[in-house]
Amino acid sequence: MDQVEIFKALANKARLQILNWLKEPETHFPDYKASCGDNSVGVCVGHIQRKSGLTQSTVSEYLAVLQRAGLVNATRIGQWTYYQRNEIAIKALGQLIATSL
Amino acid sequence: MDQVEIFKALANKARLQILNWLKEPETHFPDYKASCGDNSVGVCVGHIQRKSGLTQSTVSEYLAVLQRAGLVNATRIGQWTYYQRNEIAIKALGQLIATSL
DNA sequence: TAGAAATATCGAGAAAACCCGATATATATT
DNA sequence: AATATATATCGGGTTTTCTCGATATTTCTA
Repeated sequence: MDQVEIFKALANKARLQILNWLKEPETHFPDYKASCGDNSVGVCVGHIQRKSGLTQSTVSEYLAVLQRAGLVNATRIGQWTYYQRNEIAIKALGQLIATSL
Repeated sequence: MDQVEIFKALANKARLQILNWLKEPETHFPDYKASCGDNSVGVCVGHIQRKSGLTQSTVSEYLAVLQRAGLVNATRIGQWTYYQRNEIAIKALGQLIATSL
């Protein structure tokens, strides 16, 4: 768990936005269950991409950055990759900052 | 309080180090009270600079970055500028991450 | 098996961060 | 007033990040 890597991942408006959207998928991606294989392991890249307005490659890369930092988990199912927040890691980060920063 | 600016400030090994040193000045800067005007508003730039091994200009800039992010407070007294952690802001950040990230 | 759809990776130009040396500014001392 | 000390700012070379378009890979479907 590299602190610098985590903070780098968070040091970007779009990535913070994505992380925030993933808190409430049904709110921010109304049809996220209907349109890419009704599931419960997160939101697929395409939905995030369309909402963000960034290109597909950029969003794919940003999600990879968040994942490498441990802030989200990725699950590939068929042709889709679903991303969801890693709540445990995020909570741990809050703890770490409040106590050991 | 710009989140991105805060995370950018934290996304650097040397700055994290400095923030950590400032948690316990007497431990990390044994003579910080003796050699630059015995005071209680923090540690002067020179001490931080010597311990970090970075150049004076770099450390001055880094401290400014931390200050702009609200993570430290600066107090100029005479020819010295003393820096100390802004514990309130840091605690608030921990809260924010644990709840609203 | 050929084509379509979703995602990942590659290559690159622009912008920002890193970190330095040199110089400027502010304050203290003599 | 001249000099010394502490810090801040400036200019710039180097590295990293940002973000894109193009292409590759994987999986699904006809």
